[in-house]
Amino acid sequence: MNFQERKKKILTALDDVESLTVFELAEILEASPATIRRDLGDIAEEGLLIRTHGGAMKMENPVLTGFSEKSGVNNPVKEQIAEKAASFVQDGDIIFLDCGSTVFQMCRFLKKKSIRVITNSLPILAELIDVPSIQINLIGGELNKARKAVHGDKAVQHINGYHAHKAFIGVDGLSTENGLTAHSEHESTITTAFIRNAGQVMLLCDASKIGKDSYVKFAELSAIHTLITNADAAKTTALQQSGLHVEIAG
Amino acid sequence: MNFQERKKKILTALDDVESLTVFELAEILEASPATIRRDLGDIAEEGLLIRTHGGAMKMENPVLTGFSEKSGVNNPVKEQIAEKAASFVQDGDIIFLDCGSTVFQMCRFLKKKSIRVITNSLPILAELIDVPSIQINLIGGELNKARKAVHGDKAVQHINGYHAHKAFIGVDGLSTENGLTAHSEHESTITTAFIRNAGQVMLLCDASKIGKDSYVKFAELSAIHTLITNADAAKTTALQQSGLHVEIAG
DNA sequence: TTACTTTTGATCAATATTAATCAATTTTGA
DNA sequence: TCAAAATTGATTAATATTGATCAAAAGTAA
Repeated sequence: MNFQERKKKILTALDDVESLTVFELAEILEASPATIRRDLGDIAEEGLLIRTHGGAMKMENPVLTGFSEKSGVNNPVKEQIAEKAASFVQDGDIIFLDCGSTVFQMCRFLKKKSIRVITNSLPILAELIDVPSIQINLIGGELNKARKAVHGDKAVQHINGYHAHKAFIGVDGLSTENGLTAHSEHESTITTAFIRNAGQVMLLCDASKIGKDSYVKFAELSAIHTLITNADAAKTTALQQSGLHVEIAG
Repeated sequence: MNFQERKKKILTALDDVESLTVFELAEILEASPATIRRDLGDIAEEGLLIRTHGGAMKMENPVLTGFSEKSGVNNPVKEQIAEKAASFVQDGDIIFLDCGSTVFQMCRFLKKKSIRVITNSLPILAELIDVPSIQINLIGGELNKARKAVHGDKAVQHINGYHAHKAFIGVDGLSTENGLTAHSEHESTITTAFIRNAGQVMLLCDASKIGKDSYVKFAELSAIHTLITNADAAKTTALQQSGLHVEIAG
């Protein structure tokens, strides 16, 4: 049995019971306590259960309190980009936050600011709801449970009702030929709405996506004011020659 | 039993009572007073209870990290009303769910239905997001962190964009003279919007609120189609004579 | 205030749990 | 196919938890 299978079984087992010991789980999964401990550590890091001394406890609301986005928490590149992006946010700003994992990483660098955040991302909502200095405006519409974000026409209408100083967005691909591209149309319509209604558009994009193209072409390069990336000069010169302002993180 | 479990039990115990002594807790948790003291010290440090000489006191506004709508979970009356209310929901229904604690209790009785839920309540969102048969439409707008719900003009506009088969709402006061009354205007505008856009309006209201009036008068009795309550005939006859259909829970 | 009782915090020993390490095995990728 | 990487389980040293004990501190009543 592999980690994913065990993870599923552990979480299922915790649906029924309040808590389980390492040894109980070892017996249920027919694995050694050492493996269970490693698993529990990993799953707890994802925020889907609470690690206790000797076992694990069920998480009351795993969906909103713990997230797959945390998977990127130990990605130093995304973290650097996020920190650089957050440095452009000033007290008093009204900002749009998109629902990508790099944008999500900005949260921890925003907690000391006095700002208003407009977002369609539930992880961001959960992360910032406890910060008194941040006002949250939640974008309404159909909930996409897999992405833990709100999408659809209604959401676009909602965004159109606001103007923000800055929008922080992500993409799946970025190139001089095709501009901004995304995997899914649902997300690209939201991102397009953010672009349309923001004074400044900041694109957070790690080196791996530069020069790559994805499925939906949704915006020109000129729509972006600043690209924040970890890519080196070699990769960004072409973009800069197209008039894009590039900020290197790290 | 480990610290996490004891912590949960201690806080749950303090939901019901104003304060508890170290020895009472030691007996409840089957742990030594020394352990309880250590626990209380740690929990107090987190700001979730107030340490007293000899025990601990409930904290009025604990900084809840999750969205669990604890109040009312062990309230059998609210549970009965919620179960009765949920029995009116059929597969295929589109329903509005208000952000009160009794309405929240409906969630556990809705999990087996195939429905679409439109709500402004984050606890309801958190509770239902994992249910595959339930589509969620989140109402957008300004987030009220204290109430863990979305309010404001934008939210009302959002609701006006939809029509639901049924709306399940709560009130703070209900009387033949003043109709429906609420503590705050923010909530009453949302409730009014639900009433306006629903085919049937179901009001969930325990006996304690019947005959009482609150601050904001926001709807006539005639706006309600069905009152679901635990009140006995003596209290409801006047309402029934005003043409209200009453369902008794329990 | 003073004498008395209760509660607390510190320390300690017993026990349980964990993290780190390593060898064996399986999986992955060339 | 083979070599490299990842996963697993066993071992062991390090760490955490617990309850008991007791002196110090806090509360109580005269």
